[in-house]
Amino acid sequence: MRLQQSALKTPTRIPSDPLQRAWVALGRVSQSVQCRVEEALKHAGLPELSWYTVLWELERAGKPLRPKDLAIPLFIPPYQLSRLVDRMEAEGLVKRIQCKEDKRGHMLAPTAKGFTLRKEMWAVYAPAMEDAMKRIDDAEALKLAELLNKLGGIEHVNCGDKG
Amino acid sequence: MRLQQSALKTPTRIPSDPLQRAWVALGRVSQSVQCRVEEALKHAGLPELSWYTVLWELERAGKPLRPKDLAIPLFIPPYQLSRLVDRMEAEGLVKRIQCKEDKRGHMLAPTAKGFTLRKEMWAVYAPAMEDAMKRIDDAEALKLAELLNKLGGIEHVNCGDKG
DNA sequence: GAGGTTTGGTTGCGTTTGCAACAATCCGCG
DNA sequence: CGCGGATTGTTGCAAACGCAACCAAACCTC
Repeated sequence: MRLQQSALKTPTRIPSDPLQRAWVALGRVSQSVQCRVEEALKHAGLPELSWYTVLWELERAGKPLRPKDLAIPLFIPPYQLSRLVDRMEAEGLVKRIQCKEDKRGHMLAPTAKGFTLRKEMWAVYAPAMEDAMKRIDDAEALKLAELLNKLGGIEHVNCGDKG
Repeated sequence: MRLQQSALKTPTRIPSDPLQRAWVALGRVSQSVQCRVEEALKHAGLPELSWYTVLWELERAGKPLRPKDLAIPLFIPPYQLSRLVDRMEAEGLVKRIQCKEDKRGHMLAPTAKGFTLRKEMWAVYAPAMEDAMKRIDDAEALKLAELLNKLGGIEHVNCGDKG
């Protein structure tokens, strides 16, 4: 009796070539593009993107947020946020506010200085982003976003003023 | 005389909404997908992806490589590669070979153990990649890869056996 | 309302990163 | 040849990360 081919030669399931291509491109391109923007910020003497994102999320929410409500959308583990906030608080960019309803935690709110810094960063971030992405046009960007969101199952958020 | 509008109201150039969407999606999705694969490797008690990539590039090249020839395609700074190789060498996965032509540097080659490990990793990596990417089909993956490559201007490489 | 579990958040500690300085070699040019 | 500059790769040190342990308050159950 013949052995079934499928049962024999599948020691590991191998992603199709298109999937592999997409995977590789995703890793490389996102890294490359991200780096370019980080570089622009650093070159301007500004903090890294994660600081921006914290400030932006707080500003966008329009009200103080619990750390956990930031950690989820930022996709970073709580201990990382905790220390990020330590640093930002030390620079006077955000403040931890005693939380009445739940005495374990606290609320995070941007300070005036934090607000200002976010704007300064956006002034560098926005053009850098545009520059890093200039090789595709709007229609392509839309299609790209659509495919990525399908891949990741994540909904839309924007990232700065007048978006 | 009237001032030109364009000269007046462009304190910062703002990326179009499609561009912003693509940017955000790129960051979030790549991180999410990457994490899932790293997690699978860690869960299997295997080293992180960068180790795989070093081993794979060496194996793919089919001959010993100079560190700089690895650092470029891996898109990591030389000092990072230097330490990565330190660790991998300490585990007996690669070896540094004295280089005749250029006594500053050396060649990197995988050991038998390194070769074996790469295969073990691929057995976990491949299904994890497939799983992380399963929400899009081949046609979409191809389109995605195409758009990403246009965005980043990077050519195709695959990432494992029988690709 | 006492005791166990879950949740929210921080921290100690070892590892990894990033930068800038460094060493060693190679290359080009007078 | 001999010297100045470029290339290749490493390293000391400070900052950041990742894990697991931890604390404290909240919640849940009896």
